[in-house]
Amino acid sequence: MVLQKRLDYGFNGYQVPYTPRATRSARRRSAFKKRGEDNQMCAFDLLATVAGKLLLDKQTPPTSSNASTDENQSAVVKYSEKKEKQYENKQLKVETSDQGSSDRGFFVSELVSPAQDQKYNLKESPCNQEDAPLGFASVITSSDCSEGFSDQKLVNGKAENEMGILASKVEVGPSGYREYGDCKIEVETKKIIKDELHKTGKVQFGTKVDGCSLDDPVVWDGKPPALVSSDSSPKLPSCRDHSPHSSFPASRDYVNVFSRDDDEKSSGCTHPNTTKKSFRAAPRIGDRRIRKILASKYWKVGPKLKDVTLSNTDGELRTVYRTRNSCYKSIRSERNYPIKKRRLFNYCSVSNYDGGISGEDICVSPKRVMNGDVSGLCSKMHEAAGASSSVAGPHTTFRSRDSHVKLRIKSFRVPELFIEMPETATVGSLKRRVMEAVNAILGGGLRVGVLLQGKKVRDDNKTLLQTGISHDNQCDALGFSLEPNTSQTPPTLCSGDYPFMLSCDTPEPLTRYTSTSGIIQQGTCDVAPELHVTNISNFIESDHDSAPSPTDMSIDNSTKDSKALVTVPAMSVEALAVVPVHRKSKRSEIVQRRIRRPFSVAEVEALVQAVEKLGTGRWRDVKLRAFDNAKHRTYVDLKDKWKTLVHTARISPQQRRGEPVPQELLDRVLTAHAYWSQQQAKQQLKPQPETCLLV
DNA sequence: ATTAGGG
DNA sequence: CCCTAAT
Repeated sequence: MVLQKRLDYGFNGYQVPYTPRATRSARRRSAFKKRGEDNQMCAFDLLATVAGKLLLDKQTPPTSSNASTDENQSAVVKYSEKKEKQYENKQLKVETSDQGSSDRGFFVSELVSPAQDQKYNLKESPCNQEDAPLGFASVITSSDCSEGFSDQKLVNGKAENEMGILASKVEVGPSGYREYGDCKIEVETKKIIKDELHKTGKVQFGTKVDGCSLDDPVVWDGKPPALVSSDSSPKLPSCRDHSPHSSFPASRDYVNVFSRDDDEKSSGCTHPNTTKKSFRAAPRIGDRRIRKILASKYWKVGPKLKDVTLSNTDGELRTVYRTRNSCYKSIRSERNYPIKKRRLFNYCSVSNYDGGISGEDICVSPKRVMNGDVSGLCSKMHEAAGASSSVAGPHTTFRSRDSHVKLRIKSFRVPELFIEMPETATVGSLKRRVMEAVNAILGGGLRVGVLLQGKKVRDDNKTLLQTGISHDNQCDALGFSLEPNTSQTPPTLCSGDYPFMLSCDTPEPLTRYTSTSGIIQQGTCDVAPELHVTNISNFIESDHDSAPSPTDMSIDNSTKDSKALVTVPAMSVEALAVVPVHRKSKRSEIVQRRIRRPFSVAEVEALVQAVEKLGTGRWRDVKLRAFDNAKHRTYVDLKDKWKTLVHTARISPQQRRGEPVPQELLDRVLTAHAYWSQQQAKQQLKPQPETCLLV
């Protein structure tokens, strides 16, 4: 009996006492609190749900619709051609900047490719959306914009944006529409950012020349991020040959599995001040994480939507961000959320549940962007200078018969990113980099700003009617912007604002980087509010009431706005990934789950060998002995792996998953496990009689 | 910091 | 791989 039990519980027979612990659910709850803050995802979600181009649809037929003027188009094209030359640079750059707008951060992209827009309008929106203002705005803004939009290109009159654009259609249904009673959310976790690595060394995001096809649903290139981004941290030890053959001498003596360590901890390129505890690695999305992220996203987005958009105008237009719960339902049914996670959802969302008291619903239904819709995404120009730019698109407003305003946000545009990567970087790594940057930005906590005629509408209590949003003549004047969530923002349950920070990810061997590294170094920092994702650390310190934790990267607050830029000497050549850093606020820490890194057969072999020699229960020694160079393998990992190995060895081969472990190894696992279990059993039994004797 | 174990 | 309890 005893022995059996011990065997069941593994290698350490002596682990007997049971200690009271928190209930599982309690643990989960706490875990959720911690992880729920998965900023990056949240950001992404934000995009998926809210972000978008805002379109105000008219219910009545369009009174007038004008195709964009050819002049504007040609002008745009010219301009873009000009701009294109700036990309001769061999380094790949994607830049984030807010162009010195008064409103930092994120702007709604309204600039729509005329042609496509037209199409779109004909098809879906009664209101023509491409009118003079659009083209005009694009041209103007671009020329005004001193910098940062260089990554935009217009071809054939169509906007081509090299910047990633996350597009989603958001429909805000008129309240009172019964058919919207149930909030329906169809969210597609797709990668909308499509990037292409051009021969010229240019990075192109989002679109093809012609179609602006964003329909690439691929999120990752299929390879496990970790594997792809095998790292080359500067201080990487010399690369030895670690083929199984050479690594595991028949003698089974000391074996040290070398493993490239691309883990966060090893990154030598992080800011000096950072410690491994201050933040985790660049966002990597693992199977499980996605779920979590998704989980965290909705309760985060919801509140924001509610707060920023239409809520509390007046009784009539009151937004009922109803049915967060029902939203969850549909989401989770889609995602197959574990039950536990669902509970967590509710846990976090309760506070904002309105129950539909007002009897009005708003339907937010992000949809996958199809080709036809993409036009909206391919914003042609960079919305120039800030606030006004965010208004860009031609919007149509209308008053429905029941005095409701129907809004449709077609897409939001992601601010520019600046990413520098070596030519030798893989496309996959580039994709990840961009994804990380986008996620980080969005995860930083956003709020929505409303602009009317280029002016920010600050009074949240004004009704749409009072503001003029509901008037027909305002169709082209309404804009939305995504802004950093500052402390002034009304507190929402889950909204967060985290400064951004950079961590490094080293997808390519270091040697390759050296030559091309460091194009951008110090000096760029205090110039413009740009987020350079390179070797420069950058912060957006948006919350003044909470000081950054000591471990956070330095924050330069000198800058006029709340956004500060800090340069850090390049420590590694690779571009840095943007990673939101958690503030030390009530929201505890946001810890990111480590990437899953399946053990290779070689590692298993090394582990088995070490355990054979050392026994179970000495994981630190095992680690030192066989995995000393594998920084990402902690002794806990090794212990866990052994646990699973034992389990694997016991189950039928058909039940095993993942890379098959040679049966021979599994046999050794069982043998070693049995042996050491027995040893420990003996050790436990021995003292027993002794004490008895003594007593 | 380690170890054991549950999730 | 995470988290926690207990050393």
